[in-house]
Amino acid sequence: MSKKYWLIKSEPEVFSFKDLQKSKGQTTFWDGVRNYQARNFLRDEMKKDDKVLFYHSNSDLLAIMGICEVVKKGYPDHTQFDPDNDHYDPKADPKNPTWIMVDVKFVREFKTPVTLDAIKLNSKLKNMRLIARGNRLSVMPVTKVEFDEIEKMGDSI
DNA sequence: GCCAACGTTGGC
DNA sequence: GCCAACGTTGGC
Repeated sequence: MSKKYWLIKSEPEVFSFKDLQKSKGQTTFWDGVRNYQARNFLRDEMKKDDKVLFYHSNSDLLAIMGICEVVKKGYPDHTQFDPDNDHYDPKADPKNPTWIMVDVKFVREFKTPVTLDAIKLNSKLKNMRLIARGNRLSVMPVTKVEFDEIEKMGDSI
């Protein structure tokens, strides 16, 4: 099974890349995904050791901040069953959970965040789903070529 | 199964 | 705060 590459979005006001770095074991469970397409990626395709780009959305700095990795593959997102949680889903069935999460671990922060503008300007990245029209997926696949290019951009000063 | 209404995402 | 894009819901 070959390794896959991903991009996940987070609003830094809610959970930033720094928050991940400061988390216990630099690891967190990626809860709250409530979109079926994204859920399918989490459930069916994300595997341990897959590499993940961490993108800040809805913020002053729209950029990929660094890299993390999957340390636990998809398992039920417990927040779907918690009425006090913002992501509570009254229709979710504990015997057949609708929503899935993975655990991700901080790997490293880029020297230079790779901004949305820089991505749009790089012709090698023109097919990224991140910049596709109307894209709203919070979890999306990235090709190895795109991942390597982003990494190169992030490591340049 | 269609589609209008509504809610959410996320860049600007 | 605005609004375009898109997903979901629910009446029919």
